[in-house]
Parts: sequence; structure tokens; C-alpha cells
Amino acid sequence: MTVRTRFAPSPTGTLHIGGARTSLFNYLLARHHGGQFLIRIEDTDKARSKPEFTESILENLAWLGMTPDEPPIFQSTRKARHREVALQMVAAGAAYLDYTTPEELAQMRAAAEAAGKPFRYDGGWRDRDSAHAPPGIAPAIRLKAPREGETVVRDLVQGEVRVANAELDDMIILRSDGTPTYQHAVVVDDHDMAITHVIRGVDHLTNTFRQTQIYRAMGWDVPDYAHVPLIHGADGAKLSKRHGAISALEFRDKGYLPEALCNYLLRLGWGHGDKEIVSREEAVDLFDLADVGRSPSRMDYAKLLDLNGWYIRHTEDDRLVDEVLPRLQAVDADGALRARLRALMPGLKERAKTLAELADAAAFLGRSVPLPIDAKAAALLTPEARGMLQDVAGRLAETDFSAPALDAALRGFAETNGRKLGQVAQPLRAALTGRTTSPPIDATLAALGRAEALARIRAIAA
RNA sequence: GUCCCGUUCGUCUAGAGGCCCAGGACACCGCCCUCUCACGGCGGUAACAGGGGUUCGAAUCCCCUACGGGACGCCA
Repeated sequence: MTVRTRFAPSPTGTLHIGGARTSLFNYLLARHHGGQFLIRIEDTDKARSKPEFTESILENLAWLGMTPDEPPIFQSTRKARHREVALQMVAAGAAYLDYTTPEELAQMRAAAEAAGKPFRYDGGWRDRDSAHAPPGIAPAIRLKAPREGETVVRDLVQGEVRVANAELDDMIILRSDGTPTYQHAVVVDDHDMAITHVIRGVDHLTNTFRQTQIYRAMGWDVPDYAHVPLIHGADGAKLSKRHGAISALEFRDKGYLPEALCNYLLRLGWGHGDKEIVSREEAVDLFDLADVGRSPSRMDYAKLLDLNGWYIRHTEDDRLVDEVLPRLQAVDADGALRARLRALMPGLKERAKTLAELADAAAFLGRSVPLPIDAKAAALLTPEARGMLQDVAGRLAETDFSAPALDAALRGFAETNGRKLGQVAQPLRAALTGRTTSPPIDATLAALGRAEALARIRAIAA
């Protein structure tokens, strides 16, 4: 049987990193076994679901390199089938009509709370004939769950988890308005989609017991489950907005590479020896649910940042140029900026942890005199330094603008003037970039080109 | 409250009874490299939640406690 997994987000928000990781695990497991990875949009909550979220989620998944092997399935299109199955279950005696009204339920819930007991539906209509149904009340359909014994879930991550059936009440599978509940829709859809492995957050673990009962009632094969721990914020609490970025979108905007995010997310709760850098190909090869831990892990932005820096350093220059150019607030009509950016990229990418930082560090390439000079750079441009820059300009005017030649020229200049290279390079850097940091000065000069470099120096020199 | 799950450096983890007075990575602190900033290299601080067992021997197995998390909807 070929392995089929699915990621099933509800389009009530953008893709967050917990979902991204769940999706990644599903994707990896399917690929590892040469199977299929699918997507199902759980849009049954009409009030909260928005088409733009569906679009955003799909786009983000694609960005992360996870495209489904079949077109996404929209749960809302399958209501009739959900209803059909619920009715079949009633016919088979595995489910029953419940005429309890929401108001009555609320009362029962309040009573249970007042008594300090967990609320469970009492099963009042479990064995009562519908002939006694009160008029004008539309019934919901509830699963007739076993009351004795226990239900066992064999989970590929959590191990064998069992719960006494007395702990579970009869859950609603079809609402009184005829729409399916999530619990029911998921089971029917997973079965119809021939899903073999359900990988999702542990917050779904308790639901699994009852979902298993639906499979049993229908005589369907129960898929393998894997409930992965949730991602928490740095303080250990459930990840939320106050912890910082949690949406995949935000990471993309801030200049994170999808490879870096995936690598980070993969290592969160999963490990393979001391391996830290794992390419997609290696991940597909190595991924095994048995290596997924059971304890929740905390989001560590510093580590993600470091990893992103690694990926930037190891990404081809051309791709980085393509990524960074749009981030520069400059028009590049003649392609000069692109050429400069490309020329300096080896030095630039060595110094940036995100594409945003990269763009910021490269911004000077697209400016023209007079350059904005930051405070630290301005401090370097003393009258004396400006005087020296005049001489430097003279010297550079007659040097070949290749990095080795420029380096030699500057060293020679420093030596003949009794200065250290740094005493020449720093004011020069300030004049060229408006900053105190940049890639090596020879590379920076070369990238700018003779005309632009001299123009910048002379704009500052006195 | 009830049920379920968890607990190795600050964080992510390696560790499946002796290889561990616990290894790697990030972060942090030194030093080196050096025109700046990074990168890189070298070194350092830092953990088996606590208590009982089992065993010749436990981070690894069992029990209890503490702490953390999750679930308890006609939401998904």
C-alpha cells in the first residue's frame, strides 16, 4: 500500500510555523516512502474561513517547497458525503438521533461545572426511540460510543495510548443543521482520500480515540497516527503572537530562506545524531517518525537566525542577487546596480543573517552622491581624514580597479604615508558606503567601479 | 477539577544498562585571524527535575512527588 499523507489546515488564518512543521513531517514521510502528499482545506467553519487565507497558505507551502501531489480538496464540498456516512451509522445502530437542545446542553454543562465535574453528555437519547422526539426540534446525530472497556491508539510518536471509554462521551458527528462536525468530516475525508498516515499536533490526540470509534463503526481501516508535540514560545507557553514572528509569511518577509526555515523546523523535535544541517534530500532520506520526540520544544529565534545565515552563505550569488534586488529601494534602469550587487555578493553574503540585512548592507550600492552618512561614519570623516582622502583619490585614479590591484595600492599608500591600513580603509569606507562596516574595502571599490568610487570619495574629500 | 503526555546545559538535541565524572549545535565569555563587520579556527562556563527502588553497574528500567504541556464545544 502506498503511503499517503495530508496536511489539513483550516483557512482561518495564515500558515503558522507549527502548521508548517506538521506539513513538513507529512511531506517528508510521504516522500521517504515514495508515496503521496496531499492537502485538504478544512473550511467547514463558514464564519471564520476566508478564501484569501487558503490562497496564502497554499502559497506559503509552495514557498517552503511543499506542493501537493493532487489538487487540494475542500472539505466544504463534501458535506453530502459526510451526512451520508452519518446516516449510515444511524441505520447501522452505531449512531443515534439526539434531540437535546443547545440550551439544555448549556444547562448540563453549567451544572457539571458547578459540581466540579467534567462535563459529559449523559446519553439521554442513546436508547430512546425517536418516536418520543419532541416536536419542532431538529436532532443532532451522536456517535454511540462503547461505554465499557478502553480505546487504544497506537501512535507512531506517542506510543500506545489508552483511555477508558467511560472517560469519553458520545460525540456529535452531525449537527442539528445537518452539517458535519470536524471530528466526523476528518474521518470520512481521510478514509475517502485513502490516507494511510495522519500526522498532526498532539492537541488532536484526545480526538483520536473518538475518531477511531467512527472507523470501527464503519468497518474502515484505521490509519497510522503520529501526534507531534506543539511548538512553544521561549517562555514555554503555547506559541502566540506576543512571542514574535509565528507566521511563515513573516519569516519570508524578514528575509528568511525557505531552506533555513525548513531545516530549523525539522530539527525542532526531530534529530538524527549530531546532524544540524539537513538538506531537503537528506531529510527525505533520513526522516523517520520514530525519531520525533514527545516533549514540546521552544522556538529559538537565535538559532533560526544562525541557520539562515548559514544558508545565505551557501546560496549561489545569482539567486541572492535576484532575492535582494527587489528589496532595494532603487531603480536599476541600466543594470548597473545589478552588476555591482553581483560583484559584491560574495563579500555581502558572508555578513548577513537575513535577506533583509543583506539588502540593508547593499543599499549603498544603489545610492548616488551625496550619500547619507550615519553617525559613526561621520565621526571618522575628520578634516584630517578628508584631506587624506584627497590623496587617496589621486592614487586610486591611476590604479587598475581589480581587487588585488586596489589592495596593493591602498597598502602602498598607507605605508608611504606612515599609516596603518585601517587608518586609510575606515575613512574610505565611510566615504564609499556611509557606514563603518562593509565587505573588504578592495572588493567594495571594485564593485563600485572607478567612476562611482572616485565620485564618492571626492564628494567627501577636502 | 478529570483524563492523557512529557521533564538531559539558557535553548534545540545526542544518548535505547557499562563506550557518559554525559557529546554536538545555537546563545554567552575569552583568544587567534583581520582594513571594519562578519565568516572561520581554538578554548571556556553550563544539564541527566527530586526521592525511592531493580541491578555488580542507571541519564537509560520501575514507582512516587514536583513542575510543564495538551485535551475536555452542535470550533477547527
